[in-house]
Amino acid sequence: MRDDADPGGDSTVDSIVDTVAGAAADPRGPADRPPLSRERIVAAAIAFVDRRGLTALTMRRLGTELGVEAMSLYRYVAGRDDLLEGMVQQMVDRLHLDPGGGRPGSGEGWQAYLQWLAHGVRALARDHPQVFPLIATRHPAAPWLRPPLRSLRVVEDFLSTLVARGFSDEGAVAAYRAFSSFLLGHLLLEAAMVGSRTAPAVTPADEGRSVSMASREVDLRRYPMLRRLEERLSEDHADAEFERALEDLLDRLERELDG
Amino acid sequence: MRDDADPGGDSTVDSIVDTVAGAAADPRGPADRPPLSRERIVAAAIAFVDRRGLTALTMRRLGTELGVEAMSLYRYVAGRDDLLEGMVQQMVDRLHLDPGGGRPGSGEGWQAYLQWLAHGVRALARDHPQVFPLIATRHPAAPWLRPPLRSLRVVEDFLSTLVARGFSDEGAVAAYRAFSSFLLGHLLLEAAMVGSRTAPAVTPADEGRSVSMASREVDLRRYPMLRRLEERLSEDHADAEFERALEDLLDRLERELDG
DNA sequence: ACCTGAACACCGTTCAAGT
DNA sequence: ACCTGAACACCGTTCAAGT
Repeated sequence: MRDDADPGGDSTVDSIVDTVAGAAADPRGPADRPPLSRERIVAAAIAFVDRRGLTALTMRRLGTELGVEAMSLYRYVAGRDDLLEGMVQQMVDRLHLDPGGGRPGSGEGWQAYLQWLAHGVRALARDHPQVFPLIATRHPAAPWLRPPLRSLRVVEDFLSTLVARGFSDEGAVAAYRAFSSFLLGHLLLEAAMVGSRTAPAVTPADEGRSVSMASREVDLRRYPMLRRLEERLSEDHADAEFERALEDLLDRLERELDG
Repeated sequence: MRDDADPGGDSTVDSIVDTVAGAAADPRGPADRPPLSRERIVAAAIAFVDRRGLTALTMRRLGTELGVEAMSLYRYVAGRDDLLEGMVQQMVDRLHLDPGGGRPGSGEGWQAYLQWLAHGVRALARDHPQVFPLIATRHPAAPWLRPPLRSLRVVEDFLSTLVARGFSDEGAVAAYRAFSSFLLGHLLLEAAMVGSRTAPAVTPADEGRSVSMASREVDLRRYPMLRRLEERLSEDHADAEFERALEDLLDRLERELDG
């Protein structure tokens, strides 16, 4: 359970070197260490979790990552919880930051809009599989605002786009719920699959069954159907499955809109 | 962010009383403190999380809850991580523990079986909304075994039941994926809704906009559609929505089976 | 204005020692 | 056999103090 292959607590040494030799001794120059800011701290936290996982994220480790003592972070974030919240917000904010990224105009239908939005959120989940569960799991600020669209701006956009395209108020809300629950389920599973890179190889060997409690190896002997379908179950058709399930959802919404 | 309204660290006092006055001084008698066991520890952890939330679960607190020092727990669980895994397993194991609970026999179709299973998992999520995210989020032991059916036995049962009812191998695997992603998305949203009991009341008041960074109050002034749909969005039709979405899924699976 | 040292109250975990 | 005391290396967070 040790997740710390860190090259020792030499932040103190770094500080001494900086003090003695001056900033010019840093081969990367001062441009590499712009002044602290909430945005920079949150971005560093996201990058850190991408590399080392959520449980490894610590105020102290993030501090040394930024070349600063952990205490300095408290000028910009109210605490670890606020930091996590900031990460969720910055992730979700990236959704609309590229309106040139193919965002359908008002000439196209709501289906094109939902396709665009779904793929945008999926890109977030795939780029940051270790961060995504945070989006899905933390309580929303507004109790009625369900994940994974944790941004008021995005939800506002979602609802007004659908209403402008012919949905009733009721239909838009129903569509929002169906859409977000669909996305949440799918992307959480995808992220979990990626997260299991450290998985132990399945050993169909026969070293006796003296395993009492440790050794979480998978023993398929008692599960014939799993053994039979193992290969099929491990196939990864995430892309195709996502497209198909998304189309099914859009079809269903369309039927409800017409009917 | 203080979640500790605990009545002080008086476990030491308890120990002294026990030692001085003997076990008979405990008004509840010794039957209240059966010997430690992995099962009992895990059950206590689930109950603890139900009451105080996942972040409050600590080896030390769980120890004092059981009238024991934290170090004693390490005889039965390999560490905090193993404890969490145990909680997931014990939760999932409760699914099949009541076969008299209406489990459809082989006379009934696969639809009845999936209905039964879906409602069983949903009951787990509703009874333990604070624990459920654990089931959904932790990596599965087998990389290809997706949540939320974190039990090999349950997945084996799922697949063999569907194959026995006419599904092809391929169809059963596809149904398993669609079903688990549906359940995961829906139940995680439901659990998150319940988890936001501490939500701040929406204050549509007008105290000036001098809020700079703190004060996570929801300000709907910039989001007209959210304001318009707020009431509708906060309506809770979880039961009806679940039934409807489940039926949609079953219909879809049926179409794929026939087609 | 921005960062840090030192301190506090907690953690998970190990292990020799008690009974 | 089962539990504990004491210790270790970490946490998050506060605050007076440095520059």
